[in-house]
Amino acid sequence: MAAKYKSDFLNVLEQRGFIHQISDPEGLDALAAKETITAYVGYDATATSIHIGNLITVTLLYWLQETGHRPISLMGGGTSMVGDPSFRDDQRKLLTVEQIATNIESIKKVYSRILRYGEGPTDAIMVNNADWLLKLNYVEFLRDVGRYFSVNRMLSFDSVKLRLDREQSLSFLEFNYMIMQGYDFTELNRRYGTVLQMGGSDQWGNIINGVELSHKMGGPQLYALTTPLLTKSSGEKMGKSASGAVWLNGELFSPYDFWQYFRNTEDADVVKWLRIFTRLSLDEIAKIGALGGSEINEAKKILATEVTAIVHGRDAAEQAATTASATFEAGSLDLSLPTTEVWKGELAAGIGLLNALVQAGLAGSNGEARRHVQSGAVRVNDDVVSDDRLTLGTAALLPEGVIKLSVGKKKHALLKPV
RNA sequence: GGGAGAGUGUCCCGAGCGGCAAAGGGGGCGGACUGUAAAUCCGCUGGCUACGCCUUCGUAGGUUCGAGUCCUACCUCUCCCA
Repeated sequence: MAAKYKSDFLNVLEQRGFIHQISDPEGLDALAAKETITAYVGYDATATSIHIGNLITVTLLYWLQETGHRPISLMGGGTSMVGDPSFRDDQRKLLTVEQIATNIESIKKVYSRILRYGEGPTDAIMVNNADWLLKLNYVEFLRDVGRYFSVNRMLSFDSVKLRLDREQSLSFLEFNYMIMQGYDFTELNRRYGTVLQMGGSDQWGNIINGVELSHKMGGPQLYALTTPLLTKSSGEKMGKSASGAVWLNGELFSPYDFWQYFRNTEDADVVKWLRIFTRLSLDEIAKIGALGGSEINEAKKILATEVTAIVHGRDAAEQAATTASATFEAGSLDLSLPTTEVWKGELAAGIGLLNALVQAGLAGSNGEARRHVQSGAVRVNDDVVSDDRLTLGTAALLPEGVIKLSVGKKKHALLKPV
């Protein structure tokens, strides 16, 4: 592939499909080719984990580091007190300081798996914008920073258009979010010489605000880079699964489910995802992508295993692959399927099938479980059952000492007496 | 402060003469077909100890045999006037 840029950094991003917009491509390219730059991505602390959408930008930081630059992962401890209104049609719930702190602790773990933190020139650093935002003095801040923001212009951003068009309230609190994010950028420049902020395409307006603020305050030239919004070829947004968001935290979303999520990638997206989410070389990806027809399933397995390895570790990835292979291909029992423990006395007395399905997390309520049974989706030990009043007793135990429950072709769980 | 409108099934959009568990979409889930894909077709999409019972239409009261629907107050939002 012909190199479009002078810097390794931008070339890698370009070739792997990470670039949506860059504020000044030539300027940034020249800088990155010449010296070690510091760039950052900001992350919300509104949940206990980050999700797949965030994984792209963490990967962005990974490639930044790989190509000889210094990444900063910014925790939004201060901005999460306000809540980003971008492209949202309602106000976020306000979080308490404690919740935010807990979330940050939980989120941190994921990053250290992907980025190399330390003190060296290209070691990643983690910062929390609460460190400077919470100390700000209101009037002082308005005079120093607020004066450079035009309300007319802020109202023209696409990110708030949704709210304004729907005639829904955009509180002053939220309106300040973009000012704070803009200020973050200049503050990170002052503290660490950060010259580049990256993020999803929805962050473009917010990032540009920082670039402009730096100008107006007489600061250095800053740059913005955004990644495309991830959508599946069929048009859906990526990152949602049956059970909600695809979290990177294994307690919220198991490695097995994570692997399955990527295993079920649509054909048309396989190569795109390989480039963005894995670290395989472009040559390897080209080879894998040449697989056609049902062989593309092999490509999906590689994709699933590689991404799972990055997020959950190689062992967990191999385990998930093995479990999947046994369950789906060999049709055999694999004891690493998600397992729910039941008290053996309870089993001896007999557990209702519907109840068991709910306990195993395969149905949200008895009613839903009943409907699944009635539509012929439920199997016990791989045999379809049609009686929703069936009772499971010790007789249903397989030689391995568990009962296998399935809803549909893809959802399996084990019931294990203890 | 004055005036006009809006809030519906806790995923979203959106109908709703006083008899409503509430039309119709989207999304999601399940089935068929496949390759754990897409597209297509079919079914399901409040809860329960289930021929019955319970909880739902911004909140709290009221009228009525009966209220999402009528009345009152309140909350939130939007627009116009001051």
